[in-house]
This record gives sequence, C-alpha cells and structure tokens, in this order.
Amino acid sequence: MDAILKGLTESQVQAVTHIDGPLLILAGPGSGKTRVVTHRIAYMIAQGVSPSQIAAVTFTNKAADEMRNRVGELAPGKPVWMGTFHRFCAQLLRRYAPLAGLSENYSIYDSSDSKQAMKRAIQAAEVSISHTSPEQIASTISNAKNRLVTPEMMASGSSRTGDVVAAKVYPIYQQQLLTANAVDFDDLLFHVAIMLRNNPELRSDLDARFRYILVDEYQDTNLAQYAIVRGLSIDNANLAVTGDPDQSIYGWRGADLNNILDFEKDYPAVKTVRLEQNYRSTPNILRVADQLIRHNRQRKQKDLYTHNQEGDAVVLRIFEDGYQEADGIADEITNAIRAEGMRPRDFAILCRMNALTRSLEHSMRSRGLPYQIINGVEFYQRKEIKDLLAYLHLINNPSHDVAFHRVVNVPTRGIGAKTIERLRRYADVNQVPMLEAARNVYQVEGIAKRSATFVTRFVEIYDRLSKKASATLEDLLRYLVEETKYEAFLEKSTVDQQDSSAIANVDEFISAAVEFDRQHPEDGTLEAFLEQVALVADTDAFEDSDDRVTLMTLHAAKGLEFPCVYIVGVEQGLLPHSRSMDTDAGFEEERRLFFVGITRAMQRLQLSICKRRTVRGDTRPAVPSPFLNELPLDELRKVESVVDRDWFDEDPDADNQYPESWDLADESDDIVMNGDTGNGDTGNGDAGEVHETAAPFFDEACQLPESELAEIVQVKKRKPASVPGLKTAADMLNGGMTPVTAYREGTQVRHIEYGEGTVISITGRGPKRTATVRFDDGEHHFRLAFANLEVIDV
DNA sequence: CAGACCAAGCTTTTT
DNA sequence: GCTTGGTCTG
Repeated sequence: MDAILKGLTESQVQAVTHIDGPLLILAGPGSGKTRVVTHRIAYMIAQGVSPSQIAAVTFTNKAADEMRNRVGELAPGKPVWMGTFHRFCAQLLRRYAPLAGLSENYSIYDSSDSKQAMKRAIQAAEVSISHTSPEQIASTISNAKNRLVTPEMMASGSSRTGDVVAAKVYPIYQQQLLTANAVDFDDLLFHVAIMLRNNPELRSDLDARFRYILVDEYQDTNLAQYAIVRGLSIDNANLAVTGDPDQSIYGWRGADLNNILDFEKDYPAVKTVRLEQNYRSTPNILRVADQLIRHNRQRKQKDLYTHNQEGDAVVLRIFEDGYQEADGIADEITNAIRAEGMRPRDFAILCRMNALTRSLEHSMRSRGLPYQIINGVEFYQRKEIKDLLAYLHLINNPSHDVAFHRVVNVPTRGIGAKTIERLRRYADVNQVPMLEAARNVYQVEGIAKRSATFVTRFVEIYDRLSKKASATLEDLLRYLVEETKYEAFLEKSTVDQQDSSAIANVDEFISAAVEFDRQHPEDGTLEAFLEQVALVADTDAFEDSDDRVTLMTLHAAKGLEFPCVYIVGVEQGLLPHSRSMDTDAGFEEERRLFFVGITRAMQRLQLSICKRRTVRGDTRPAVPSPFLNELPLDELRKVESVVDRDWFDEDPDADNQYPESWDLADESDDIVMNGDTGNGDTGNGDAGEVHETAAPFFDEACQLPESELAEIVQVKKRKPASVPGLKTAADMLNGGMTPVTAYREGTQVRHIEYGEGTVISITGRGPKRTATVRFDDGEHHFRLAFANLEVIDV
C-alpha cells in the first residue's frame, strides 16, 4: 500500500484513492496521468476490488500495453481487462453477435475493405454520384454511425443533396455488410451501443460485470463511445475518466469535446481532480505551449506549471526547402549523438502528414542514422500480405465478399471481370455471399461454360483450404501458399521489377504467424489472429526499446515523450492543414494538435519552416503558420540556414520567385558547388538576402518586428566561403566547382566525414542525381546537388 | 482473359 | 510521387 502511494503528490493521491463514484481527472500534458491511473488500479485491487470487475479502456493498443506493463509491476498477475475501445467492443460483439444480426465469426473490414464495400453498395443503390463522391458518402455514413444514427433515422431526416444520396446508400451498405457477416470500424462501436440501448437486461448484466470502468483520453470519445461507457455506468456509476480538453485532436472522427466538458453535468456527484503540474518539459517549452493554447476560445483555462529547471530556448528554424530541412535535422541529430552523447531514441521528428516523412527518411538513411517510421504504408497494407490475409478471412468467414473478390482470381486462374460481375449481381439479387454464388455458378445467368469451370475449380481450392482452418496458423499459411502456388505467382509477376521484397514479405508474414502460434498455444484461433491484425494500428508499431530516431505524425505522438523533438513544416496549409482551417472548430483543433506536438518535448524543441515546400511533386512558396505568431517570439531562438547553394533546374519559374538566389540559373544545370554560396561578400550579402526574403516573409504572416530580424542567427551548414568573387560558370569550374556530370562510376572522391571513397553507381537526374559511394566504413548515398564531395580522381 | 501500358486523381490526421 | 482504374493489344 505504501508503495502504491509513495512519491505521489497531494492531488495525485486524491485521484488514486478515489474508488467508488464518478471521477474526472483533468490532466495536462506530462502531469503523470498514466502513473495516476495505473496506481489507482493497483490501489483498488489492494483495497479488495476484484480485478475482473475492472475494465480500462484506451484509444490505442500502445496506451493499453503501457498500462498493462505498469499495472503488472504494481499488482502482478491480476486479470484487469485493458484494451482499446474497438477491441472491447469487438469482444462483446463476438459474444452477442446474434443481437446485431451477425454470427460470432464475423469479420472486421479495414478501411480499404470498407471502401470496396462502399463502392459496391453505391452501385447496387443505383444512385448518381455526379454531385458527390464515394469518399463523401462514406464519410457521411461514418459520421452517422458515430452519432448513432441508424439507416432508418437517416432516411427520414436528411435534406442536403449529398445526404440524400448517402441516406439511400446507407441501408444497402449495412445490408451488404450483414450479408457478408462483417462490420466496419464504426460498426464495432455502433452495434454495441445500439445493442446496449435495445437490451436493458444485457445492459444491466454488463454494467454489473464491469463495475469499474476507466476511460483514458476521454476528450476523444464520440457519441457512440459515450453511449457505451454511459450504458455501463448506470447502476454502478464508478466511471473514472481522464483527459485534457486541450489535447482533443480527433474531432474529424466524431470526437465530441462536450463529452468531457459536460462530464460534471452528466455526473453531478463527480469528484474532479486537476493535475496541472508538469513533470516532463522545461519551463521554456511549457511557456510556448501555454501561450499557443491560450488562443483557443473553446477551452477550460488550465494553469500549467513546472518545477523543472529552465532549459534551452525553443528554436524556430528557417530552411530553404524540405530537403534542406531534412538534411539539416539529420545533421543536427548526428552531431548531438556524436558530440553530446545523446542516443537516437532521444529524438522524435513530428509532422502533420505522413507524406512529409519521405525526405526525412532519405536524409536519415544516407547518414546511417537508425530510425523508425510510424506511418501508413505498413506491413499489412502490402498487396501480397493483403492477398494472403484475404484468403484467411475467407476461410474464417465464407461470407466475406471483399475477400472473395480479392482472391478469386489471384493468382490468375481465368476468372475475369465479367464473370465476377455476374457473380456479384447474382449475389446482390439473392442476398447471398459471393462464394455461395460461385457454388451455384451454373445457375448464374450469362457465365460461359469455360468460365464456370474455372470458378468451380476455385471453389474446390477453397474447400481444400477450409479443411485446414483449425490447423496452426503456420501450417495453414504454408499450405495456403503451396496450394495456391502463390510464390510462383509472385516470382512471375515481379521478375521485371527487381522487387524481391514481396517474397520476403510473405516469409515475414509466416514468421508473424509462427509467433502468434507461439504466443497463443491455447487460444490461437484463426479468428483471434484476424481480429488482432484488424485492430492493430500503425502507431502500435512504435518500439521505445529500440534505439532509433522516431518519425511520426503529430497524431501518432500523443501520449509519448522525447528529450528532443523536432516539429517540421509549421506552415500555412500544413499546420493548420488546408483542409481544416475553414471552420473555427477545425482551426482550433489544429492548434491543439500543435500543442500536443510541443508538449511531447522534454528538453529541447525545434520548430521548422521552409521557404519552399514540395508537395505532390511540385514546389511552391511556403508561408509560415499563423500559429507561430501566437508564440512568445521574443524568447524563441530564430535560426536561418544560409543558402548553401541553390538548384533550380526543372523549375523555370523558381528564379523569378527568388531572384536573389543567383543569376546563374542558366548555367547551373550541370554544376554543383562544393560548400559555398559563391557570393563574394557572403556575410553582408546574405544578411541582405535574409532581410529581403524574410521581411515580407514574416511581415505578412508573423509581423516579426524589424529589430528582431537582426537577431536572426546565421548558421552555416557547411564550409564557409572559400572561393570568393566568382562570377561566371567558367570561373566556378576553375574555382572548385564540380559539374554533376563529373561524377561517374569509379570516380574517387573525398568526403569531409567519411574520408576517401569510390563512386559505385549514379542514379536520377537534375537535383535528384544521386551517387552511391563506397567508403571504408560502408556505402553512403549522396544527392550530388547537395553533397559535400570532392573529386580526387576521375 | 491476361498483362502491359497510360491517365487521372489524390493524401490530413486513425481504430 | 504514388496508387488506382481504365484501355488497348495479343
């Protein structure tokens, strides 16, 4: 008991020792919330509460795992249910599937499955989508589910044209899901919420079963989640929620800030505990966060404070473009690791969009910095993995139409689009699964005998696979790959693309199956495996045990902390994102997102912006985020990297936009400079440049006072001017410039860090021309336009 | 019907 | 820049 309460502050003890009755913990960032929650669970158990009556619900598996580990230390071996909302609902639904019109082996569609299903429903509904799009309809229906709007309710109450279309599609989409014995992500919550509402007895049973419920990140709950939690806390109102209105960043997913703002109204007997002391960040960082979030109108004022030592000033850094931003940050991290004994795991780079991680990834890789990316293009989205998964899904649930569609002709076996279309029609008309239609192929109108034979052959393969359904996953998968000749198919289709990764992925997938078998010797069913796969998020891939730099989105970073944090692309249109800045609510949510990012940092924080940003292939001028103007500018350390060299090939307009760069754009096509702006009076010239570019740059968006411009620190990324006074391309060539074309395979080069090496290959062109160089300590890649290589011998 | 080749569209954020 | 979807040819 002492161990549980030891070292906690007054308010933390209050929260931990509260057992019965509603509890609201308003916890600012870094206030030890997880600690409070885990200690509270341990305390409850120590006070005699049965662990099996406690359910702790989180939003991510990562958060649940962390909680499980920490509770495990405090109260070993106690079976407290912990997991995500979706997993919680998936398990309830498994149990009570018939109440929702499902069988207990129902499948969970992932987002791409849902997308396919939606397209099919739109077709079947025979609606015109000329004034809307599948995405819009999907999002309307998703929102409806999150607000517990049923198809019937929507049919009666909508007016907007898009809604009318969606209202027509919705019932058909739902019907098709039921026919497929499947649910989408929203349904997991939706079905359970409706089930609780319609079955009072079940509701009260479960209310008693889960006497104590804890909900983490309560500010992110939507109406469906609210209804579920509420429904389970009527007879036993022992509901403890934690959250921070300032960290609500899932409004787009239907999260309703009012759920937390009104908690005290919902439960008048609530005990509210505020955790405002921050144990994570330096006062410098906290001031920046606080100043920013004060600009939100929709919030409860909260006073964040800390007793931590004053630390380094927060840095605002200005780069030329995204590539330099990536290189600059990678360089800094490299230096900090080398010079200050930091570890790669101490660093996180956060961005608004996954797409921004690409150049960062490149920069890290070229420096040999170990990194992990937490993003969307992950394992289970790969084609080959999705194929195999689809087979498994179909084995587990013969009604899984999306899976059927995916695998029926993979590997190709003579079943074409027309045949599939006819099967689909038959299935739609008769409301049977497509596999069923395939079994009845000879009754399906319009299918040629030849095609029907192929379909029958597929059904036979399927039936053989089905017999193995209860084998271990490993056996099943190996048999599947064998039986479908899947590897041969991969080899054939990738022979010209030199992409051997597909087969490696299949092997990795089998390893994952082996691992699952090992971890679940008793309950390792196919169903359990598929559910686990469906409910793991990309963010769950985060491994804090690995010593790597972490790259992720701001959303994925919630709940984490790092000694050093870089937030990239703090620009108009990116943060706030252009799709979110139209409404006040959207704009404020972006501000909260920025707030979340800032408060991840313990010791150091760097925000960066670029003058140009390349999005979707084309480069355009970037404008600093209006949020920057809301920060305490006078205490930020502003750093602008001097233009090392510029490169405007492939972008004829660029020199018009940035006339100050250099007037050599014409000749610069094939020239790379080694380490200098080529500007004779670098210091003055650059200062002038900065003034010219930065003044309008800031005046519009940030209103940075002129006096502060002078304080902008000039940082040279690479060697200082070595050959001043260059005027012409010819001069440059003589004066240490090396044309990109001078690099060939076999060229001997010298690098300032890696020493001497040999070019072993050249790829790309223009600014992207890249050399792979072998040094004594391994290979490194250099973009020649930016590389600091010196040619020794051609 | 398969496979190759080309055009369009599109990316916030996640369970 | 990349993926998806469509079209064309064998």
